Amino acid sequence: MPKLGAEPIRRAALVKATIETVGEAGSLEVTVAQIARRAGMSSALAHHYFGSKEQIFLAAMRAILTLYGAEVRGALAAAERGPESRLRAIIAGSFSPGSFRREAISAWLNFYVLAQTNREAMRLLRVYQRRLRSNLQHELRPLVGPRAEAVARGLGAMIDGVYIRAALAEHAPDRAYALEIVYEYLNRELEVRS
Amino acid sequence: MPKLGAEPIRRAALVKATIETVGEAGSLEVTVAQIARRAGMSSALAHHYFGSKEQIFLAAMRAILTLYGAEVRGALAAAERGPESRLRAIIAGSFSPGSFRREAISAWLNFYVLAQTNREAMRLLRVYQRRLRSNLQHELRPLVGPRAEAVARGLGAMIDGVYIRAALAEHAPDRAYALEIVYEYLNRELEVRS
DNA sequence: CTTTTTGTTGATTGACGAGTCAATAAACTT
DNA sequence: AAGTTTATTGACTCGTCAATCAACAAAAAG
Repeated sequence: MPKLGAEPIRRAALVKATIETVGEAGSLEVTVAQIARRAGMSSALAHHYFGSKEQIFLAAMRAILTLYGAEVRGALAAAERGPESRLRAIIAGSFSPGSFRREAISAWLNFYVLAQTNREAMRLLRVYQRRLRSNLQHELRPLVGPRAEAVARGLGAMIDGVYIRAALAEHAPDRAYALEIVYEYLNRELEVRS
Repeated sequence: MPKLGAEPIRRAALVKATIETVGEAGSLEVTVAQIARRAGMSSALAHHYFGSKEQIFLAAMRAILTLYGAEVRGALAAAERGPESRLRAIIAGSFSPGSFRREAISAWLNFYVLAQTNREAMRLLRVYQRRLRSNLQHELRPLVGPRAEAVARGLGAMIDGVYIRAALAEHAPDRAYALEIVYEYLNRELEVRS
């Protein structure tokens, strides 16, 4: 049965299965066997490729953050020029359907928890936070000048807050609703240039 | 050795120890034995009083939410009259030192995760969310009229976001800094009554 | 075609942890 | 004083799960 060049395929399948399994379970307390089964292989093979459960989780987390980064970059590329459009693109990109969906959100929340115990998870999360903040600040400066830093912090916190609430909502995550909340804040901040 | 009337004391000690243990570990993956040891008793006794680990967690969660509610109520009682003062009191109360401290924040985050799997945890969290939102809305209505609902949502999300970020910060939670972020938003919203 | 490399798994190990239980002891009741 | 209730724990059971390993299979290299 061994098809050659299986490694990257298997790894990807495991990462995908990890996000799905963690997302569905709403918890990191899932077994390697569960993940492996969902990915269509034995748990031994999962260990063979990743070495440990911890590494599987970290790979899944990297995938989520990479996807998130790609979506923001994509939205930014498609945005009209001008800081306000770009700003709104960053925010809209943060709620792209790829990232802002049940399993991914739940996985996200769980990886936040993982970061409390795991150095590498913490590092990854901080990279994401720093990048988001610097992106926001860069576009905000021409719009709100010295308040850029404060507003960027506020937007960052709010995005996280909207995510966490989506994880807990009974209904499916609602992109339009999420954007409404964040834009409400942004609109007020931009109004001040009276 | 048995002192009579030990039950409430033991229960309280276990609840306290649970918050501390979960907060320190940054995870729900703590053993009943760890909690019980910290509370100065055997794990068998913890099971005797609570029946299961799940019940211990739920009791701890109730304690956190009760404390939170008490602090908001306290801040509200001490506030000057007038909706804006009361509004600021609710927010400041949300970051009272009792609730806004390392272990409690970390425990809070972990209970969010628990709510994804556990009905009762979910229920408790929703009660808190609804109460907060209704409190905020009530004070907001005279200030921003029809926007009250949207602003209340925004503030709620932001408070959660600030909490989650505090859980991840390297330094100790900074009450003043947290308030600054939330007030920044509130100030803009209140400015609009031009 | 035989040796090496790559892919794959069933079975096993070893640790750990939730929950139970029987036993002990000190209080309260009658 | 005998019986009952409350407090308390050490020892044990039973299940679960991460990680390992030996073995098998197929492709690639020589």
